Amino acid sequence: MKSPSSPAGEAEARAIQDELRARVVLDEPGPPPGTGLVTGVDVAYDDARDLVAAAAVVLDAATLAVVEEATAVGRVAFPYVPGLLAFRELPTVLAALESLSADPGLVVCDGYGQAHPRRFGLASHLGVVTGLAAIGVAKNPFTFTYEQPGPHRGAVSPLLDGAGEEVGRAVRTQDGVKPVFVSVGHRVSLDNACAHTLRLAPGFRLPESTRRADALCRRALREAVGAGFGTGA
DNA sequence: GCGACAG
DNA sequence: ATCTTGTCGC
Repeated sequence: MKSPSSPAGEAEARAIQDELRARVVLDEPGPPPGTGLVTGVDVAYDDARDLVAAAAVVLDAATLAVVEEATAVGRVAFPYVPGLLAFRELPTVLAALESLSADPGLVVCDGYGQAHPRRFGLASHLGVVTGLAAIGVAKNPFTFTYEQPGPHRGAVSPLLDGAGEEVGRAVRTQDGVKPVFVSVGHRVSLDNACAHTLRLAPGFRLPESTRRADALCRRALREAVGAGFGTGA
């Protein structure tokens, strides 16, 4: 039982990240934007009942039509700690992904990949554990800095860490709307990650993959609570 | 030492 | 993440 999926504490979780980080692949371009399948994943919480619901929504990358959906419900296994988000979200997300019959293709995560204090955010962790190509699209820049991209859709600017290294990009997906923060997870180049993000967000700030997964996991959580998942044995 | 900090 | 009314606008 090496590299346990549920670490006992924060120190162990960081040690797991440091160990798994060596397996991240950064020299593959990944699937060409607009081809094959793209899968969005997201989770919703009910802290009072200690429940977490995850959703995986598979889209046709060319048309953005929904190909397949899956959900999973479980118990929260780890608290929210900045930098350790994967340990909170991944167990349930993996359960949802495993119940898909389609090959997920490129996985789009709600959070970061390489833009992470130890270069091993949620998207990199998911990619290494599953072997799938993965990217992270986050709504906030976390501790990283960036210059405002141009005002129009498609404008980008580097997302920089404290040493001035580019760990991702701020990508303007809609005219005059706050950018999203894209970083590589596993087996995808940063250029392709940004291109995928733009294609996935033709009409809204966030990628359709993320929007669909967000709506689905919220619904799954409501239904789980309604069915009494938080109650007795 | 304290605060900030993806979701 | 989540708690939450009305309101502005296409």
